[in-house]
Amino acid sequence: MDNQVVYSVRVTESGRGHELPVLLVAGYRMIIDELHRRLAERGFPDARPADGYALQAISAGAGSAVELAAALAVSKQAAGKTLEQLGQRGYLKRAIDPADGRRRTVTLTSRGHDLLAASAEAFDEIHREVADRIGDRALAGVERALRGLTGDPVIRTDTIGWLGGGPRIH
Amino acid sequence: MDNQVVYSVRVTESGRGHELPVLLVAGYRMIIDELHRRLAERGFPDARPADGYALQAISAGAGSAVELAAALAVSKQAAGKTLEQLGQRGYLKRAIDPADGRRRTVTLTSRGHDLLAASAEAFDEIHREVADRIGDRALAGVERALRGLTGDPVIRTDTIGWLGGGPRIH
DNA sequence: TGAGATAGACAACTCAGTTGACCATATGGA
DNA sequence: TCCATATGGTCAACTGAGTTGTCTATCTCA
Repeated sequence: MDNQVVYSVRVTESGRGHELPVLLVAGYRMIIDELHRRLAERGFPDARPADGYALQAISAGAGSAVELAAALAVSKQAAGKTLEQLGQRGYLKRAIDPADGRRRTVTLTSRGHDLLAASAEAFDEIHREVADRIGDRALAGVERALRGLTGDPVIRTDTIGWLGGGPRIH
Repeated sequence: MDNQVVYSVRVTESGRGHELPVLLVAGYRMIIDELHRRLAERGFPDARPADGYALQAISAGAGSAVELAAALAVSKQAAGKTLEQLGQRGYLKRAIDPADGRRRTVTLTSRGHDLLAASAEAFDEIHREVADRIGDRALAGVERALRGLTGDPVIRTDTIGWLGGGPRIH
């Protein structure tokens, strides 16, 4: 009980409220940096965070520039540029929709699928290592608390537009 | 004990590793969005996340373009542009250093101090509300876990360079 | 006192987004 | 059936925030 009071005083301490967002973003940054370190090792040195969000959205059903734009919350022109880019780099293919001459349908290539699979694998490894480091229960507590704060752990692909895409590879 | 095994299975579940970074960034986003909603209400509708990081660095001792560049991990040219901007918007003043003719010393105006104070206040309010929502102990647990992951809760102002600066006001 | 280091600014570029204008194709109601 | 309108996509021009390269002015120290 005493403990609880101590906690209470600590978390509401004046002038420390700015630390929580810093901790959150530092954790995010650590994980994404580590992800891309591993993707580079596994044959995807050109992958950037924004690529993963776009491929994920496509894999989840975004089948055209307009649909991708909606999924990523960017303009259709920006989505078109992203598709052009990812196409040139071999992650997806575009073809004219036989049922609608305006549309260019998007499908992942096998390299596109491979990148998604490698990402999923690396994310799981990192997650496991985080659990080893801070403890399974602590990690489960973090995830539960953040879900309580931000709602369902749905992948919000539109976040990438807000974030800016992470580190750039020049 | 059984409980612990259940947690362990859950947190290492295959294919769910991507959720942790999504939760972290969603939490960050929520807090920063809320911060700027409140700052806008309190007379700082033009404030952007990058402004706060820069003013914080200046307040913490960065007294020139070169020093700000080091604090934010950007080029001195970029830091110079930021200072120019913040100066035009009334948050800081620059003067030639009497002791070194090359230097232009930077000091916060009272409006600059006011923005920092309003930010600190809003951060503390939001922190208190998060604690009310998910519980003091859960929040303390989140912060402890993230500190264990990312090190000391020092303000890493250089993060803003990596992040891209958050939402833009057009 | 002169060589090199340092602070700052200007110019030109990049990257990833934006808006606006436009074309080609679909679609649905008179 | 045809035409008005909606939709998917692209091109062009712009923006914002960073980058590198170059330059000047000033400082410091051997």
